[in-house]
Amino acid sequence: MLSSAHRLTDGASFREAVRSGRRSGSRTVVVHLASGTSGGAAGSGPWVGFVVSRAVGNAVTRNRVKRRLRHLVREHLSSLPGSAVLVVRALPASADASAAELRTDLARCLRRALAPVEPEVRT
RNA sequence: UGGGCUGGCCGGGCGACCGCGUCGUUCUCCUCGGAGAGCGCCGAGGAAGGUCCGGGCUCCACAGGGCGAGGUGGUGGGUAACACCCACCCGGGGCAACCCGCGGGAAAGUGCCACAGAGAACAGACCGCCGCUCCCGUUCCGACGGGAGAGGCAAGGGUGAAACGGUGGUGCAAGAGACCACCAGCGACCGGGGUGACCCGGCCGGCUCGGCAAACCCCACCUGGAGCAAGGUCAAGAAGUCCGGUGCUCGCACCGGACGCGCGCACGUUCGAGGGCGGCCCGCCCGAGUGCGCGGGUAGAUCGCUGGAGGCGGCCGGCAACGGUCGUCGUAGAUGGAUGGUCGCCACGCUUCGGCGUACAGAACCCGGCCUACAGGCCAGCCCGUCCG
Repeated sequence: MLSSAHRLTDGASFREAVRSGRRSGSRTVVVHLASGTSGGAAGSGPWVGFVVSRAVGNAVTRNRVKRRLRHLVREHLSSLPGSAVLVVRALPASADASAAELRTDLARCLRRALAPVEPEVRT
């Protein structure tokens, strides 16, 4: 599990990450990654938050999805910059997804969000 | 052994590794405010759900009277309290165990009763039954049949959820509680039983009365307001402090809000503004400041925060709900909100024999209930049958 030190705990940071962060989506989750320039003291992060709406399911389903994501994000903490603010938004399809599916979707989204910005012109 | 009724209980189990939260403990760092690491204990439900009732707790309020508003509704008990529970009564269903019931009043008043039907609440006459008058026909001169008219009747048919008691008789032109007997029902009285709802028996009366009160209404009883974002404490600040947002040169600027200060306007200090007494009125009390400009926005730390109408067992009282007493147990306290991942074995259900799945569903101050959802399973008691003895 993700320890409480890395949890995103205020609504403002959520809004900032979702609005201004880089976005990458999949069938089950959408990832918003911001550099965290206006956050608190840099270096003690990264901070991670989760958004699981009622569209995903009832309280039991939402809790399960959130706990699985919180566990999976832990593997990626070391690859994130210390000032990063990450918000993982769960889509309705995540309710029926297995833990392995969530794992691959999250890894792919994070890899795309972290990739350096380069023109993807292929011929 | 087949079918049924009722009550209670469980709601996956064991284990390994890596993680998460509270608490405890041992260390380490430290700006002495704290921070981190290791180890150990514990870590969602029978409904945690819907938020429909009732309480505890907290703050505010607490002369009284009238009117209104909301709730409850057979009787007696239980309880902190209830709209809950238990026992009983009444009505209905079932061979029975047992189940069902928004169970006060329709003879205080108002209102409504669709469709069908002639008529639906001061009922009514379609078919029909009955005699009388007139006309026509037949005639074995006793009458009979048909038509028309003015009447009588409500027994039979038909409509309906419901048609103003039922059966038998007397009576009559035909009929009718018009009268009589019995029965049902209503009401008064008397006797008996029960704390009571009510029940049993007797006698008399007039002969007969529809339903809806979850339509208004009437009667009896009950009811202060807000809610843990309740509320307490601490920190900071005397014209600012705190919180939030935006921007960048990253500690400043601008914008917005809460509290406080200040400003303007209005009313007012015993000729009383304004406020309180759940709503309105009367009345009473407080009272020197109050209201508007003012649209909304935001949420520091900590306590409250879990030991309570508590669980389990024995004994006693009680038909029971429950109460009393003794012993014993220690079992979540988060605040963007702690339960996840990878596996092994077993149980159960599907299976294309590879496997897949395991219901309903997540505490948020705490209890007692109600209602709703729920795969599968266990236990006990009772009723009706069948077979054997």
